[in-house]
Amino acid sequence: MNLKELAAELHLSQTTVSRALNGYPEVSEKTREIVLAAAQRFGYRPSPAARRLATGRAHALGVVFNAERNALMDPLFVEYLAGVAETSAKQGFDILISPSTPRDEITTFSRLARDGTVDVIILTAPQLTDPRIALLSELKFPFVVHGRPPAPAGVSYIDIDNFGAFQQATSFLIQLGHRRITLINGEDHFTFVEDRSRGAAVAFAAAGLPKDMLDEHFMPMTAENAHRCARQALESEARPTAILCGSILVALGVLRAAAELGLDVPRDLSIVAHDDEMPAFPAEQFHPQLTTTRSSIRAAGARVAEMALARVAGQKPGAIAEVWPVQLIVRGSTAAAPERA
Amino acid sequence: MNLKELAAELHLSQTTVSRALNGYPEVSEKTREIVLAAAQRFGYRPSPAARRLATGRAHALGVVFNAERNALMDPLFVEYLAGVAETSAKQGFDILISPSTPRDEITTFSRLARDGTVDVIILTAPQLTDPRIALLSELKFPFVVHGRPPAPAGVSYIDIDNFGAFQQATSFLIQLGHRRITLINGEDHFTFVEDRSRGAAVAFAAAGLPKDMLDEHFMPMTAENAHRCARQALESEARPTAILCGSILVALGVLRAAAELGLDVPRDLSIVAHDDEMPAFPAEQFHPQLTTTRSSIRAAGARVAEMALARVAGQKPGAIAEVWPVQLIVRGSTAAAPERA
DNA sequence: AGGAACCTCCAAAGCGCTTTGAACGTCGAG
DNA sequence: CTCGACGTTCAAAGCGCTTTGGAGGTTCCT
Repeated sequence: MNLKELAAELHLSQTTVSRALNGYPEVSEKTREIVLAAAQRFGYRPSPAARRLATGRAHALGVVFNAERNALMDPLFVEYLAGVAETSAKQGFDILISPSTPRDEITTFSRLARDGTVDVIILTAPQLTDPRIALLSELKFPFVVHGRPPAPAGVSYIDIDNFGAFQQATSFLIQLGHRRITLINGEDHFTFVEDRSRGAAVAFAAAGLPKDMLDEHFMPMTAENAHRCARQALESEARPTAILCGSILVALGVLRAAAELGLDVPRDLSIVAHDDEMPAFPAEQFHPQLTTTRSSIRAAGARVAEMALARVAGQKPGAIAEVWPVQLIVRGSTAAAPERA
Repeated sequence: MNLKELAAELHLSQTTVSRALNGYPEVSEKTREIVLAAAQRFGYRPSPAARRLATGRAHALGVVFNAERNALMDPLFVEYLAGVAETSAKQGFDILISPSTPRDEITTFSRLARDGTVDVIILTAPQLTDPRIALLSELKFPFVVHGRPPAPAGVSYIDIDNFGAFQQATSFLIQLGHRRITLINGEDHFTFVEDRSRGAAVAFAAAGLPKDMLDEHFMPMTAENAHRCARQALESEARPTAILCGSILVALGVLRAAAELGLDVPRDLSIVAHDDEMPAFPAEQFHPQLTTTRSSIRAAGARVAEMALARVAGQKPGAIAEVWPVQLIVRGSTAAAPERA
């Protein structure tokens, strides 16, 4: 059943019926009720395609996701998506997933922006120089960002306090007596990686420790990379007594390296990992249970979707800039530094 | 630039331009080339919304995903999605994600089917009695299934050989001398869970072993559940010498249980897990490296998307029914059964 | 030469909705 | 009693594309 038929059924014009349905004021309460009741009764549902064509709005939000193997984002992404879905579903917005490789990301974005298949784009994992943000800004296409944009002015975004998290975690380790600390961080072009790096550095500075006691490594955060990196560090002369991990996956690799070398966690080696709350891999299910800096990626997804919808509704870009606190949760993978050999 | 303008520019009618662009035969090669060149030059892109309205086809495929916490599907889902995205992107199809909880799944499906926002739906994790399949069949809405449908007749699907995988894995353990084996399986309303169960049972029967030596448990496949279940089994009188795991996540929980109880893997306990190839959690990154039955969920995603597109193109439902072989990969988590105490 | 049988191309009618501009009472003010 | 204002409703014009039913122009056979 379409609008025309419904209108005919009611002996009203399409105009009136459409207005009644969409809550416009130019229609009397009485007719509105009649129309609503009839729509309900006939199970009328407006055609999204027609509405889209007529209004130019897609009623959908776009999420671009990296279709290449990206072990870091992968398990996080679903949880994040679940958050996005949660709120967008409430508003009846569809979610359009656009696969893209880093190489043709820009093409994907401009296609999305021009095609009108989505009303707003959600950007994730901003980089220090991010062509995507530049592009969308220039096209004046609505978007919001999950993560700290390199130039936050005029950009709506939400981020977790990566700086604070790693400052806190590092300070905690220092207080436990750890001096040689290895930080296995992500790739250094991401803003969150830089923030974490700064957090750790500031903690060292605050403790009056020389900067070079912090042994920092940048790499894609896979278990495999982490394993390799951890082995190398743990077999070196100046063996670290603690390792800071950028994610639970990294911790997995580190744990394996420690086990292989016969090191006991936390006696010989302390581990702190950042935990985005992947339900599939809860930090407390590891052995030993992991001390973490915790934040909910799902909640972030939900919030960023809210922002996206607000943006569609006309909210100014840059209206929202939230940084969520991160909690340090001490579990069994950390202990006082071993006596110096 | 829209079709009308492009046509005007070329001094041709919209009809001809449209046909040239869409490869219809009623247009001479010469004009087609001219049109194509001009479209290219002006960067013309047809409006998806208009095309959708005119043709009634959305050029999109729908994937319903469980927005509730579902630790099993979560990390798999992205990898699966990546596969779907891979092939659908090639054909210019959009992917629409519809969140849904198990409770309102049916509503979600009928909405998708009626709205015309997608041309075909991909169904995952079919159950022994699956109302979704019934619904879509009745509505005559195109769909394809990932996993074995309860009633495969007239349904296009692709599945991995869950039966064979677990039969093989179980036989392998039996050959290693294991007699008391625990199988930590998924929830028993899924068809793949039943298949795996049958596989293990058949292996026992083939070896002439009594059925009750197989200690089988059904549960959502989370690390936590697995941990609880494994502890209980390992602390019991008739302690198993081997555990079959439905997923890598399950293995994680089992490993933890073993570590807590001071059991060495594989000396005291052998572990075989099914591995869907989550790049985030490679089986060889565990300690010890896991013996697995391996299949690529990403490849399956790619294939099921292909099927979906073929279905849109008019292929009959039921035209495809593939069951992919699963490979047993022996690594370090399995060994000969310990001497009987 | 006349007509059938193409080959190309076109005008116009949708697809189902929103939205503009106007018409039609009805009512209170002058 | 007339006029302007207001509250309701409507007809019709898009939105940008596809597609039906022809209309011209060629070619080919008889």
